[in-house]
Amino acid sequence: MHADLVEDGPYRFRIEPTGAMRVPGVLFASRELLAPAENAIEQVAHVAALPGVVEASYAMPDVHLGYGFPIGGVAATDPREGGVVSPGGVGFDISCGVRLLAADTDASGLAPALRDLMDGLDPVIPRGMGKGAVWHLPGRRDLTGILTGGARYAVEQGHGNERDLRRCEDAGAVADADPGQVSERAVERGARQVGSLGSGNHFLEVQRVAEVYDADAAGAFGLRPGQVCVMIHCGSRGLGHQICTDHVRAMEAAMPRHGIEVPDRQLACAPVDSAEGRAYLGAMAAAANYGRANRQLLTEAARRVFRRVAGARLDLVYDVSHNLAKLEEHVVDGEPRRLCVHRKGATRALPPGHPDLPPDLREAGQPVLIPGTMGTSSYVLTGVPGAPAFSSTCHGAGRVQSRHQAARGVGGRQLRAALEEQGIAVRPSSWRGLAEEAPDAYKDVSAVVEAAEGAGLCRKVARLVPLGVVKG
DNA sequence: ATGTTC
Repeated sequence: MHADLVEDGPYRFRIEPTGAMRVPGVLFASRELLAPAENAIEQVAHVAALPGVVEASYAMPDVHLGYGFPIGGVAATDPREGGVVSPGGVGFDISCGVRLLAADTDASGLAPALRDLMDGLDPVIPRGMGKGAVWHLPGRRDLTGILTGGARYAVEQGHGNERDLRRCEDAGAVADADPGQVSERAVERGARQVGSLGSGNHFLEVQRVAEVYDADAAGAFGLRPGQVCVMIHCGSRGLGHQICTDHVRAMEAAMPRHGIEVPDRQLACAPVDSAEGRAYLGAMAAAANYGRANRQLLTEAARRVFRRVAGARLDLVYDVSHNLAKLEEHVVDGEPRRLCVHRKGATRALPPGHPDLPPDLREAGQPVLIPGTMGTSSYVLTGVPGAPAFSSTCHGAGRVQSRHQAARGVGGRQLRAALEEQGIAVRPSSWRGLAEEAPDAYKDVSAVVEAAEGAGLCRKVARLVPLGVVKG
């Protein structure tokens, strides 16, 4: 256990400010969940040193080592006090996130068609490193609609419906995207990948609602026990990666000019109200829209297969990002302030009654979608009133082994056989990629969710189990 | 996460 960590409540630890830290560190977790994340705890303290940071540098129960910021980190800065935005606080996969679709059929009814369904999804869900996409776009002009319009643009082009957009964070498009801040190289990489899962922990899973903890909230979300669901986990692909690379470089060069020093060069940042800060936020918003359009197009690909093979419909439950910085209003020390909230491997979790929720979700709160490790449960949570960390919670299981370590363990073929033995159909894109996602490489997602709920960050609504996984 | 080290 980290020497400077003090237990401060249920599932709550604190690091008192020392050295360059401007605020404390606050970690929501059990000792067991923090034990494999020693190096990430150091990163929580580093983030607390950022100019303009307010309240605390927070860590969610799935915290682990990331680029500069920990994955599972939440930090807000006040632009009026020189607060910065840092690409490392969002991550390379800008707006990586999850969407959940609910089918109008139960698992028992779908069982005879499951194999055909998986075989139908296999060839139409592009995935793996660099390979294939639902849309192919020649270049910048064609990408502009996606970069500014996100899922809304995809729907306008005939890929989805208006109801989908009401069930997306920000109604499917982040405002203030600036395609002019997206480099030619980022556009080139992005143009070939619109509508693709990518690799790593990204997937499309066919799931069954195994358990409902809150029937009222589940009902509002359109979920019931036994129901079939589809969960899509993907991000902004090479476009987001290139944008992060470009803007980290620009901010590194500009930091001396802004008189900013940080404990780790991976925390490269610039004031929100500076040319570099605005440039990054404009490009980041464009990548966020790309990520949402990506998930919208994969939704349509899945819908076509479900209709054809099973005669089933898929309705959007919600689409939410796990990697984003947003300008939001929060009350700090009794004062409403406009803050730049970084969530990296963390989920916004709006409480019941929040004005940004669509009317049909307002009573229940925002659906929070938590993908589990391959072959294990995923969760649907919801926000709670008065939650700490700027209404944020966990985002997934959280790695404990590097990809390299994981690949030295169980082989991909062996892993697939074990999952098929459990009745889970697996359609991988590579054996190596599958091995890197072995469940042993992750924390127990149920323990993460228990800690998040126990710390008062969110409430459990439902647990989903996999029937079949299309693996990135 | 990522044309898995421009």
